[in-house]
Amino acid sequence: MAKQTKPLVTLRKSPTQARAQETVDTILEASAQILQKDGEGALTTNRIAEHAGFSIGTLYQYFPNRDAILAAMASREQAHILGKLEAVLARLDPADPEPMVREAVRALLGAFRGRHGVRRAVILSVMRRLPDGPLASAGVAEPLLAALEARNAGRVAPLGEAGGFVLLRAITGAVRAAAIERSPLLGTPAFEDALVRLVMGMLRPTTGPAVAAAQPAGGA
Amino acid sequence: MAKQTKPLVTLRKSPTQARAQETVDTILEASAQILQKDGEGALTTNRIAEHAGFSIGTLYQYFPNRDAILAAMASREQAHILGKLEAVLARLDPADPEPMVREAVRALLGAFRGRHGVRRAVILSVMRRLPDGPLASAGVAEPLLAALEARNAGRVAPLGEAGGFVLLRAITGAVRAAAIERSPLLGTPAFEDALVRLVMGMLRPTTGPAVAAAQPAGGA
DNA sequence: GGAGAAAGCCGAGCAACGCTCAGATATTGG
DNA sequence: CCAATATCTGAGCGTTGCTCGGCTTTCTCC
Repeated sequence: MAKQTKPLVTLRKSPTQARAQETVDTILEASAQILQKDGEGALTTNRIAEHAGFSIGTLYQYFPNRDAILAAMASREQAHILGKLEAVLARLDPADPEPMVREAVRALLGAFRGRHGVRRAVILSVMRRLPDGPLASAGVAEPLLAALEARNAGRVAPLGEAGGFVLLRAITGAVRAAAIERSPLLGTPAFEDALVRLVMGMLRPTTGPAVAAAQPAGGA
Repeated sequence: MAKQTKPLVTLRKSPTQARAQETVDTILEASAQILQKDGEGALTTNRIAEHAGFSIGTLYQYFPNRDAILAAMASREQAHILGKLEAVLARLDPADPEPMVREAVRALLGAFRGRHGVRRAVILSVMRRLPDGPLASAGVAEPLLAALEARNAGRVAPLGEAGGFVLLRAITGAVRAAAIERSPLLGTPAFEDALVRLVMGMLRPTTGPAVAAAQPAGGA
């Protein structure tokens, strides 16, 4: 019964030679092209393999199942977004909330340009597998919120667990909805303004019943 | 080649006899039970038919494909939610925003109780088919927002197209996320408060560049 | 009540899918 | 050149979504 090093689980090999890494990239790119051109219904494993120029067996050497391909695409996209967000946030002062929020929103939106047909499917695939997606973005957003709160005590009302959850899901919900619905608003400044307003509105301290006499002039 | 009244499209029949209506209900209920017990992966058409006690052919007399079953469940759920929302909103005064918002939020949340395993799959199925889901809720929410704005000029900042879009998707995004992630927050008062705060914060008029000077830093 | 029409139900079986596995082919190091 | 390792191949298995010809139940009207 002496088990070998890779006996039962049949783990998918990770590409060691450069050639193999290229194969993986080719498969992911072929998937993206099929998604962009013919939608998720056309994304069959045989079609991916054919379009990538490999046999179906090759595909299954790197991906354990069809969903793993979408998961890999999602993972790459998320890493890209998180990188952008972190870069932007590192060089901004949390003591001045609005520009920081605006830059974060802008970075988030920047990652949603182009390849809409692909993103739609990728977003939906992320939502199918619970523990990834939302929590991954929480990894950047929660420290950000904490920093904002800590450095703005008094000017910013603490959110608490529920507030943070809602704020984070609200933003991603709005942006994802725009992407999934292919809304023409996605690229517009008005959309960015609205997102900033959403965040700032929730951060601003609540002043009891109403703010009646604040400023008659709104945003126009 | 004289065509009959129903020649090519093979539309699925709608149940005319009471027996058929029961069949449809039984199929939907069987689907819900399978979803709740074993998740979406187990929801195969043959299994649904078997669990409902009908043959697979019967199922396909009323539903053109597997997705239509989920769509029907979604449609029922949405109609239920919209009904509750309309009932609540009809008897409240738009000139007093916060209670109105709170009641709307509470009605929305009330519809998300129980049967979480079912709701998860139903929500995801709605998001797969663009033109329904989001726009259906817009049908209630947009009049509501318009009424709020019209009766509160000055106290409430106009949202505009982008603002309305973002606010609506933000709320549904937050609630759906809680459902999809099976967050324990879903039933709590803190969650309701956070949602109200999200909406009220966005309705409150923005005071130009920064809020810093609006309140002379009450505490801390 | 009975006969014909209409509505509803059945389930073997087909095309297409995701995926496996035994072996062919390429690459590397000596 | 050869052996060892990494990579690739594709026929084919089990399952799925779904169709279609025919059977059973219910309605309708005399």
